[in-house]
Amino acid sequence: MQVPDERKRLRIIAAAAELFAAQPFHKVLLSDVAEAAGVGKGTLYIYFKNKEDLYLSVLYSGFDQLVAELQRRLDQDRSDPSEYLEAAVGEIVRFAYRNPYMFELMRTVRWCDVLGDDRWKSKRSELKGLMESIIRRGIATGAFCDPHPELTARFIPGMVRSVLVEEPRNIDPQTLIAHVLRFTRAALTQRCAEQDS
Amino acid sequence: MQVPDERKRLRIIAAAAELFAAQPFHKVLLSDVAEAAGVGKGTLYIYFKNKEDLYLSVLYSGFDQLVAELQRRLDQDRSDPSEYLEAAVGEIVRFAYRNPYMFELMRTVRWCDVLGDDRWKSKRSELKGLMESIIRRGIATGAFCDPHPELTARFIPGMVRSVLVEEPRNIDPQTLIAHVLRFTRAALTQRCAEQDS
Amino acid sequence: MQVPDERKRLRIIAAAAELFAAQPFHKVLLSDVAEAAGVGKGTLYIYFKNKEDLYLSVLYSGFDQLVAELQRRLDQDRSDPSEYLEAAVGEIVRFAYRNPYMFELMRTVRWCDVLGDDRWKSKRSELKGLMESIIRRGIATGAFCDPHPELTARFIPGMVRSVLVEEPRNIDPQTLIAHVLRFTRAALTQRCAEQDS
Amino acid sequence: MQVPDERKRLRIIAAAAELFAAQPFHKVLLSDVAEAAGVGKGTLYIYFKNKEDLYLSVLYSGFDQLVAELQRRLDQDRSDPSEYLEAAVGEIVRFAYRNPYMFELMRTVRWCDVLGDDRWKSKRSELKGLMESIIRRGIATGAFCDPHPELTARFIPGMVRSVLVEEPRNIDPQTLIAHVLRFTRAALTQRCAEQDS
DNA sequence: TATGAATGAGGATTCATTCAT
DNA sequence: TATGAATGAATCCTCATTCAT
Repeated sequence: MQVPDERKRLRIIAAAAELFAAQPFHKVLLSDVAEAAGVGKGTLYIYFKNKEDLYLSVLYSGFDQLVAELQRRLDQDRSDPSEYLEAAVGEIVRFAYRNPYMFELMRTVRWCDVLGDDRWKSKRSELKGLMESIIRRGIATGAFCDPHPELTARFIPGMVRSVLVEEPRNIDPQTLIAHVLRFTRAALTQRCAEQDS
Repeated sequence: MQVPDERKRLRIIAAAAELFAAQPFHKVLLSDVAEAAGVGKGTLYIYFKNKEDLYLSVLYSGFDQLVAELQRRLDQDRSDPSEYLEAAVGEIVRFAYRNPYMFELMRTVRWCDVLGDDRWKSKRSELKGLMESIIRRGIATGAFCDPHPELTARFIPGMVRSVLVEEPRNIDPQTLIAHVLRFTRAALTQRCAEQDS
Repeated sequence: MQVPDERKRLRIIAAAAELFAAQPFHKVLLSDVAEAAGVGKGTLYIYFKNKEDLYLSVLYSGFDQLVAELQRRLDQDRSDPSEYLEAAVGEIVRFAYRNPYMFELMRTVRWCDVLGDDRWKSKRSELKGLMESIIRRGIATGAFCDPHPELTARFIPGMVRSVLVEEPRNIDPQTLIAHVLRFTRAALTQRCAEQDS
Repeated sequence: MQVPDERKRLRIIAAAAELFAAQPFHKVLLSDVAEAAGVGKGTLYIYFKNKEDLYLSVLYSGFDQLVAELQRRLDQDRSDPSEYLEAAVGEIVRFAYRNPYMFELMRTVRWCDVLGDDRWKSKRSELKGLMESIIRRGIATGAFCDPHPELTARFIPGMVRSVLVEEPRNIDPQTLIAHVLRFTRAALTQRCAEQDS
């Protein structure tokens, strides 16, 4: 599989993302994907091994984007862990609102879909690692206190996800950001002594 | 749909739940479901309209169970909203660990899958309503403070879900319960004045 | 793959034989085979693994028939090896004229078609073994003399085949039988001393 | 079709012959042919009309070679019809051993493959005519006697073919030549009075 | 009610062929 | 002339669904 035109590959991914987000896998026809991408059906097979590979590639592309955007945002120097946190939550929510198709797809990944695909493990742990490092940095500076940063790292995108299950999305992103931050800050600034029943 | 043998219907649902949780919809063969349930392929069509109806029935059956278990637990009289909360979180986590297949299925519902099915709206709002009422009760007694109980009601199962994406499940349920409660209590017992940027 | 109706299996084989003999493999559509056999397309896959398996099954069925007919004919007690030979040649030629489709198929088998299919080796060697045993019996009685019965066993069907390449078949079977016998008898009754340049 | 580079055309034919002999027509990919010939896929269409034309061209090229080699051999003056015969059989067998791919291809031609192609009739009759003329010359000189030279002309390559169906080829060419000659001479030197039932 | 053999609509995939370069 | 990326017609095969028993 040669990849002579990266531009075309991205066009296909974008078209597929929209379709895969709007319908279950088995209702998405490759002929529709091809048409939406403005390429021939056979062209899909130049860039992707098969339908499942296309689906997974779309998925990974989404995680790549999100992680890249988060990373870019966090690379701006910030001394305050709380500001880091706010930036991260804001980035995730904005990504979700800007890429509703992609986010719906990412939200509903099932481990059985990605079982056996090596790309998955790294993508997933990249995102988790990013969030976790923010929390750990806060703990190191004494700003945060958290007995289980690895769980907290999951909770944050998990809260965003939980709200975006609803269709149509009648919650305003600012409110969502504020509420997630309210939860997270309250928990992270609690004194550790108080924690765990 | 009143059917002759409710026992058989449940056997089919249980078999289907396991298969639907372990593989994407399009890889689950009705012949496998029939075999796993110990019935003939044609029998499935006596109890369910078609494959999608079976899938949704499995899903709704899961929500029914969870809601029923929650309801039963909360019907025990408790004066303290905080105890209610603890009971609810405990129930959700225990359900997830007792019914991993079903929970995986419920975790990954996509709105496009249930679009147009009336049962969905009621199931979903039952669960959400249950959680929300607990919070509102706490607000009414002055124990809790929450500017967006409808978001919080989603956050709680959302946090549980976010952790159970991982396979294998190497987090112990007690830790998960404690951490979710830590988050929720911290946020709900914060004074409202502090909230929202 | 269950085989509940052997009758149907044979109907499919017969229909497929005609089509496979009249067109190259890749021009035979399974939908045509299904229609010709009076069954649904899916039914083919109950009885045969795939298109190639159907093709090979047709082929083997042909060899089975020919060997069975030869065997039946030779089971009639004959003391004279020459009569055995005549019977065998007659049977082969008559088979070829009675089953032109099947014979065309058998005539054009290529070893690459059957490579890796275990059924092939046994079928092929059955036919060869039958012919060879006739010759060896003649040698044993002193009626025949042949330095290479294993080659002669191939020559006989080979001569028949060589003539039936032509389309249309304007050679009368009796003439063909007589000419093959003329060749074979002349060679086999030659004194061995004369043989080999 | 006069083409610019006859050398390239022959490279393609040689590459295609090997592939067509090793696999059934529908499993031979033109991209494989192109790669094996060291040319681009589009180049094939400069030299051949389409896949089938390439296949037939390969086939006819084989017949052309064999006929040309036979003709060259027979053009050497020989008075003895028996020597002619020996030369022809030797030439055919040696060709088969020298060009196993091509011979396998020629061996398995099916009339449905060449139906409607005018080149076929002439090729086929050239070879047949050559063999037949040898026999008729022998009859004219009184050395041979044959009631059906047109059948005998087919039998000779037919016997060679019948042995080479086997894979791997464990028969030594000298033995094959000797045995074919043994058959042919025995039949042709029989007195005609004895022939035909 | 229960079954599973039969069906055929539907869709993924292949690959001969084209054509812009 | 030579190429190989792009194409989409063509077709194998799957599997949800039906229905005679």
